[in-house]
Amino acid sequence: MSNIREVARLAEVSVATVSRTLQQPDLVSLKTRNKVLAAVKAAGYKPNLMAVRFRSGKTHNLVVLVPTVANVFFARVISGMQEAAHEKQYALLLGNTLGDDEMEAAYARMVQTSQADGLIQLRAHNPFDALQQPDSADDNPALLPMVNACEVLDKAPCPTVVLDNRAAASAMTEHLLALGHRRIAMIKGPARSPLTRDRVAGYRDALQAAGVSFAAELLSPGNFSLQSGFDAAGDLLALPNPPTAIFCENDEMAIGAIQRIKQSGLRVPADISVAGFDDISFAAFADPPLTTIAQPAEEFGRTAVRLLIDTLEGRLSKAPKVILPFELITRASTGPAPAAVPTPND
Amino acid sequence: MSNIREVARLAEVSVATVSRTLQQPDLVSLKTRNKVLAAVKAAGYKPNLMAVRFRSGKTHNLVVLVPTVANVFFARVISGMQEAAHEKQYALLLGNTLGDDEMEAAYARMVQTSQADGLIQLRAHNPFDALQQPDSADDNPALLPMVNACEVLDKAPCPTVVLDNRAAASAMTEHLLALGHRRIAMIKGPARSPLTRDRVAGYRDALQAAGVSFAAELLSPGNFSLQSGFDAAGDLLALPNPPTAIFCENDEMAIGAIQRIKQSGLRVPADISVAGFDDISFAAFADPPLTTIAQPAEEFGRTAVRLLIDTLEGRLSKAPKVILPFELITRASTGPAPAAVPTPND
DNA sequence: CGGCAAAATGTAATCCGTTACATTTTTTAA
DNA sequence: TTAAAAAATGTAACGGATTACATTTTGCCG
Repeated sequence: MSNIREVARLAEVSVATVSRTLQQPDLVSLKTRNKVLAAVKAAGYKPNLMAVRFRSGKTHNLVVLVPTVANVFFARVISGMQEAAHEKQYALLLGNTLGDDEMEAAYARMVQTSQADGLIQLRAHNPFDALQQPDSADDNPALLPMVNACEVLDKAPCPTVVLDNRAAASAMTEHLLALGHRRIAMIKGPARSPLTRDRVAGYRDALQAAGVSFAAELLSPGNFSLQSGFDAAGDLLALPNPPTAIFCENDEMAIGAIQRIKQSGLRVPADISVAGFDDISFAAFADPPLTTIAQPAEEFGRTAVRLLIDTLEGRLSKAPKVILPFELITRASTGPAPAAVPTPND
Repeated sequence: MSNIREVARLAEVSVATVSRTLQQPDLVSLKTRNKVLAAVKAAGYKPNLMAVRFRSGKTHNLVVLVPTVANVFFARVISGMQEAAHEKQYALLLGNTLGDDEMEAAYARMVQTSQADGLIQLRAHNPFDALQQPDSADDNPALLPMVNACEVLDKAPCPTVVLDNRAAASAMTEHLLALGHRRIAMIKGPARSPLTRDRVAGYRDALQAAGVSFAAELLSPGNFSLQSGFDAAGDLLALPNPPTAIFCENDEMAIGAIQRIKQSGLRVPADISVAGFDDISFAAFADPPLTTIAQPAEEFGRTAVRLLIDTLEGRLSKAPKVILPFELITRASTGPAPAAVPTPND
């Protein structure tokens, strides 16, 4: 591959002139500029970006830490990131971490070794924790080159992008309460997750406001997979006094739950209502179509990338906390509470 | 950030000794080694990988061109890539191209400008086409630093990883024929795609082998989305003589089709059988669970990455064509052909 | 035409780690 | 003990683009 010296030789100018022709053309006379551009073309010259970045110390790469790309919601978030990153001439380095702290630390190290300028974390965990911190002895407590989105740390040392999960869960619970449901179960995510904690809080807010007492046995743990929704629903159906509605913390679990309920010979929503969260594309094509909370997934990605770039390029002094809107989408999977729940027959 | 010279100063040795301590420790005496390692720790030294890579000319980055990450199948493929790449210390740069040639070319340019060493393309299109070719005036017709997987070019100038789509489609069609179906429709992908062409060919192979004549009106175009499956199924149901089975080129379209069929008041599989392709996680949780062709999605990704790294590191002389196995998964969405198809009533 | 400012161009340092080659130190064998 | 071989360490060039600073050329006015 030809380099800048080759071009300089061809154009019979210095390397500085070639560089200027490409970076600040107005500093170069028209005649020289043409000569240089011709040489560039003749040599098929493409600046070696490794060299440029090495010198500038900026890689224009962003690491994305995602628990799993195989999750439809995260896939949409990443789509949005990609869009915003491409627009600003940044590239995304994908880190599929499977929620593993070690793996996250490995990717975070890419920032410290100048393989990437910054990092976006979609999970409530600081991947720099285990690593030696960037010199915090600095004057200001320096924002980490990081943005935390979707599921965020309570005290994130960086900008965050979230949904008001508590309000969203509350809204969905209210929707079910308004339909007459009193025994409303929730299939939640991993207990430690702040996201789950907030959604459970919203659920309890709404119950309390309606004067319905909280029943611990109606809180069933899942892991956001179809199978876990299926299993959790089975547990709930096996209760002595099963729920008339199940609110799942994501659409996958809701679809799994619906499948399980149908296998018990019960109908959705006639016997049991089911609600989801996320509004993934499959939600509208579920049977019955799923009532859910729509999240602006792509917007999460776009916003996170923009905030990160603003941070990196020093346009932020304080870490903003952006809250994105949700929307309750009412479809056919939720309906009026039945007078009494038939006994499952499987 | 401290650099190697700083460490050398602290350890009172030369930079070469520091470098050797980290790269080839056996060339350095134990005493010096310890001194250097202590200095490394004291300085919090992390080699600047940009510098390393600039000098070596290898970025250890791979670009992945994917039509859309929001597709469940591709998401799994990417998961597999990630796994293999991480294992070999490579990073993945994600290029969500939306099937746009311009966008692909933009990402391909990253290889030419030394931002990435190679590229994996999941679509049948050579992204380097529009670009100035790497000097092919070379001695051998030099393999492109690329691997083409999933949907491959007929004459790919690089290693490829594919499924025998023709055989798979044929197998599924045979399955439907064996159930007594004679009017078997296919919801296919975009006409230009080799993948679609092969699957249609397999479908026709099986029909012909069974002595069933091919009917053009039973070939309905889709674009791999849920909605397109829904719409295409609607068109098929509206035919004067609708099919008794629909074979969809992916699971999303199959799920969309099932939904449309149910809305017409018909039952799956009692009135119409539906089959998919890919075996995404939602397939097993569809209602009814979907008969489909399982593809080793993660293995596609892993194999593609390994082949690419082998290519880049010069371990391949010829471009291999790897064919991965498929498996017919029989679930409840396909069943015996009905005596006669009831008229849809919507 | 002299003289000065402005514009254009050139020179060389710089970013940081690696490594060929040179030099010094240690070990080994005679 | 000494020469030669082996091991350890050091010096400096290198990769490619950018850019501060130096130098040359051009343009303009008196």
